[in-house]
Amino acid sequence: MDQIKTHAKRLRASGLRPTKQRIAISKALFDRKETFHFTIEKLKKIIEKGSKKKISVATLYNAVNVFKEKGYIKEIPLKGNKIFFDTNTNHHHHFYDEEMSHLIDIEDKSVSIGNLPKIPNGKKIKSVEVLVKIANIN
Amino acid sequence: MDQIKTHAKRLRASGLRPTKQRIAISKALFDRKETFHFTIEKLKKIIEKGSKKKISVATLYNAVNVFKEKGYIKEIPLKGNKIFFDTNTNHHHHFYDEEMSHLIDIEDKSVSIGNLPKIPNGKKIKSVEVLVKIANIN
DNA sequence: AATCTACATTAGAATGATTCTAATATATTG
DNA sequence: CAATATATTAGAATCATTCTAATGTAGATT
Repeated sequence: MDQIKTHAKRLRASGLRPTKQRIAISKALFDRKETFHFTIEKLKKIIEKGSKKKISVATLYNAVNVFKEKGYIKEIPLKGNKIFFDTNTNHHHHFYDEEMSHLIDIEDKSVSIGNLPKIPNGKKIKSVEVLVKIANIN
Repeated sequence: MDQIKTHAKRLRASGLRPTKQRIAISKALFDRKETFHFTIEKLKKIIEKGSKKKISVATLYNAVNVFKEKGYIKEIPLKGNKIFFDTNTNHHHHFYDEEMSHLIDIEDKSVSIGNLPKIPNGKKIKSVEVLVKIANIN
């Protein structure tokens, strides 16, 4: 219940009203030991299981997008029809098991990239993302 | 017109019938000096401009997907609503200008990656992809 | 605490890329 | 040229995401 205050505080600090839905989403996303990866669909299931009440997908999209804007979460650059989000906002990379649609974090310090070519004129680097696709042996 | 024979030959060698549409798509994709990046929408415009005839999107999706299966082209792992393809099938990486939806190849040898962490048990690496997002320097 | 108002939530419609359907056309084989 | 397996097609279906506009609610103002 202290957590709820913390979530409300952060929302207010971002200029967002701490509504029931946003608190519920914050709890689902951040009241856990480990960061995690999710889609809107998965988040909906978690929330609805937790509270026994329905939540609109529009609300989930709104909340998740504003949480992303405010830097609470990050979108994971992954091709595919569904958007994946990550509550780990540190710079890091991913293993991706396509068969399982399962992501595993790779700490930034575990990867070193060298020898990037010259950046095109007038452009600057925004991010460098490494995706290591994995599959079952065999 | 020698090119057409070459395209037909490759199609046959892959067990695909060299239809008018597949030849037209092959010409649009491969009869050029440089490899390039495309979406279905872009390819449709190129083909229809070239021949003055309409081509069904279903045909384009069918052909492009089978071309991908046969290894003539690769899909570019890029999040977003549209799928990008690349006629450069060598292992390489990309600069991506999100504002412009524009891709630039980075040769594989221009990037070196070190210190990848242990791969999860029972899994093997399928690919390592580096995406460098760039933006205008204001 | 009642009122006000800006911001949030909602169900369902709209959108847009991709895939599916099943009817028609075409390439290949004999 | 006939037979048949494979391709093409228009348009419908699907699916994730966004939009719409009506209703609800938080926080400020009295």
